[in-house]
Amino acid sequence: MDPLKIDLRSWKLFFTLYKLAELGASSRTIKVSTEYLSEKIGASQQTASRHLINLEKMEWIKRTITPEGCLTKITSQGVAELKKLYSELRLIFESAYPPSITLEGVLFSGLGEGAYYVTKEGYRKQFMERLGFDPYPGTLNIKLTTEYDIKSMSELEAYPAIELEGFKDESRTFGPVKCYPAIINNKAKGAVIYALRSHYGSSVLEIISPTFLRSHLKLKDGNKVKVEILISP
Amino acid sequence: MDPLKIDLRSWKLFFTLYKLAELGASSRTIKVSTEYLSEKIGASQQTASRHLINLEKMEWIKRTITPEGCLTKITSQGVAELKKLYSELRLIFESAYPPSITLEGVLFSGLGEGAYYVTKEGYRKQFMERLGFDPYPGTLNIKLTTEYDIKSMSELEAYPAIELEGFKDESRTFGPVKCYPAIINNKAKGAVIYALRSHYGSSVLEIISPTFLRSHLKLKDGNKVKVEILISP
DNA sequence: ATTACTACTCACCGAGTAA
DNA sequence: TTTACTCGGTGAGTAGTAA
Repeated sequence: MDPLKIDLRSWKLFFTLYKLAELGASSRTIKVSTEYLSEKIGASQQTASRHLINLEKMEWIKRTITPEGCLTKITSQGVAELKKLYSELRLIFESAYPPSITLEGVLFSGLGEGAYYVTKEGYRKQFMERLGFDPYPGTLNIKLTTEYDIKSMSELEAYPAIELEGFKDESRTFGPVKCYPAIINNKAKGAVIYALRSHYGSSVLEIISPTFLRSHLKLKDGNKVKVEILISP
Repeated sequence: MDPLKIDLRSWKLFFTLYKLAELGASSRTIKVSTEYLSEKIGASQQTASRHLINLEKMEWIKRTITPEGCLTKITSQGVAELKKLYSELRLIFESAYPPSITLEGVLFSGLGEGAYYVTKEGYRKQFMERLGFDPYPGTLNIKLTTEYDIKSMSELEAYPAIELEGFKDESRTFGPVKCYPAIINNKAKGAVIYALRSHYGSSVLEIISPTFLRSHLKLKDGNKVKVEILISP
């Protein structure tokens, strides 16, 4: 059992952990019999017992068995797991924006202009500071095809972005750029950049990344690419 | 499948609902393929499909199937379910106090004084106003036996209570009283009352209720009684 | 590409019961 | 009373596949 990842398998256990928290076990040591717990989780005494055993194995609870029940307290690790769920829900409900939006489109070759802009020191420095990576000199161009994707992309404008300042060099001015951290094909980290005056219409995603994504993800023109855009909280 | 109660059975489905919310389906209609969702929930495409079908049956989501995936939105009912979990977690984490404390003790016969106090109009009126019920003229006395229960009860003092004012009648003064809503033996609604100057030590719970609990719960002296004390938020 | 059916497997739950 | 074992049935997940 992987103690680090909550998935469908451990999720049932997680429910029991949550119910223990409801009984106060996140802040105090509580006495709970397996029979009593079984009523709280809507299962049998045996299931409650097994859940406690497994929760202990995962180090989500600490337990002392007495003849009157188990003195039980959720460990800091267990509390952290619950807090993770709590913060995620807070993000969902307290923020007006969804935590992420996934778009899909088809890879195509741009005019190579992306590389020119990305390597400009004025932008590059900001990418490193604000996104935490040094972009590969080039961009991935994704053409959105369905109505849904285009509509979603246009909604994106209203969501808070990481904004890079424009600057001047000896020859010309460069405008401000908005970007959103993104995950490409569920694997690679990167960012969607959104030039305020783009030469593409609003149906193209331009993506930068610390690596050369075409080789890293084995992508070719015409491939479908999935982009999960993360909205900042 | 009971759409109103989340227990171990529907909890797995609930996990999928939660993941859909993470993808933004609580505020917008999102396009999600069963394959994509399956990655998010850590299960197979078939499982994702079945979960969507069941979520739809429970009216937690509304869905339109297209050849590119499902246009999916969480219904207000589904959002309400998620919010319930969220508020509960907020209570657990944002309040310094546990939502409830469960104590256990043994029923014994008091001196009948409880009845005298409870029926005093000065208290009775406040019980009705602040607790929402007219107390049966009599109290249930529970003697706490284990160290854990006595310790927990003493901690109770620090938690916020419903406070009833003292008053005077023609012959004497009656002191202020603290009380906590409580559930007795997982069934009956009532309240623990906690006279600031009690003639019992701190190892006795005095309980009032709208009904005659001894007959309602078929209790006799010496029976074990479980009292879940609810801490106000 | 999708969704979702039918099998089949297995993990999980609960009954019985020991300690 | 407790906790938690064994064991047997079944509900839930996956593979294969149709539409």
